[in-house]
Amino acid sequence: MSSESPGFELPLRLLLAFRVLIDELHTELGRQGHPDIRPMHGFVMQAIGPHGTTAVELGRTLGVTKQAAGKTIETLERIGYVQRAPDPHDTRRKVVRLTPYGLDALTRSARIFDDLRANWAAELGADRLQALESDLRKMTPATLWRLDTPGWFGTL
Amino acid sequence: MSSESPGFELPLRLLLAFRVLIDELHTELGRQGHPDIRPMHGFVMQAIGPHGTTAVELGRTLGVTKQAAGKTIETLERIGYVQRAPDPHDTRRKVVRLTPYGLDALTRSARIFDDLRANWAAELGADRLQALESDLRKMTPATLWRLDTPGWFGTL
DNA sequence: ACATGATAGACAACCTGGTTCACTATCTAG
DNA sequence: CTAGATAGTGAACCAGGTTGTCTATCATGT
Repeated sequence: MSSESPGFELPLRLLLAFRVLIDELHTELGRQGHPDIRPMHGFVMQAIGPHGTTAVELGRTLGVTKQAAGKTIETLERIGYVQRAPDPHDTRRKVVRLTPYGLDALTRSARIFDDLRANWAAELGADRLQALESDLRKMTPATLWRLDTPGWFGTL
Repeated sequence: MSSESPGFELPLRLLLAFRVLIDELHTELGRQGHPDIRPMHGFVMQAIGPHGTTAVELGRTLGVTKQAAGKTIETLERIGYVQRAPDPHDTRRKVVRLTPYGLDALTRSARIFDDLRANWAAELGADRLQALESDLRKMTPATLWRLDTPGWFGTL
């Protein structure tokens, strides 16, 4: 069975490929004025989105507890990527929004990811890359967002 | 640019695919008498290998400090997957070796990974899967082991 | 109008896996 | 046989996650 490649190579390559992309992203982000951002942060900011969220909502979309989401928001606030403001319609809620600096990081990330994808397309051929993406889509849940991801490798 | 798919989908799918495989592995491992093993553990045991290592060596191959490696070894020892024995040739060293239980986990993991890969082959077609693996190999470092991985997502 | 229940946020205590700094014991070379 | 490198360990700390508890504020049903 699998004389070609031992089964454990596949997951390892997937992880490695992810790492490579994320590392390149953050190297480039560092060059573009965002040296302190960490992988999770981009992740979380992506999940916050342009409209803003709350800790509870963010926790839900990220698949972590509201407390964990709250902590992450705190650090993100501390380094200037998000801001919290009370919701006038519901004084319990505090709406978390990206600051211009955070938005900048996000748009740069999007740009860089597009560039990285273009590099892959150049290296592999556009057709092969599309096949790869299509195959991955077939083997992964549609959700894309609810991946319970930040820190899952550590805790599970 | 990338009207097809936003650049950030690729890394996300890679991570998700990794997660799917690892989750399936551990569900199955749980069924086969290894309910307490966690993703890192299989990882680390794979890195320990059949000959055994030491904390320092393990740290090097894993890309973490010797102290971190030492802690992981401790937990692995506590749950019965590895054992430490003094090295007669160098009394400073303590050689870490897999126990039969640990070895069992490792061989079962290999088997399960092969099965999972076979599922992918059945789903995608053997040729597509080989293309995918080959493409990933092309885009990732050859090393395969020195991926600095356990916990990198949390800390970086 | 108001009591009851659900929800948002925050705090505390704890766990894991990682880090740095510091220290001891042992090996290895000059 | 001393000086320097190396193996292991311990302590203090950090990030991110968890559970459990508490308060404040909605939202609803009688």
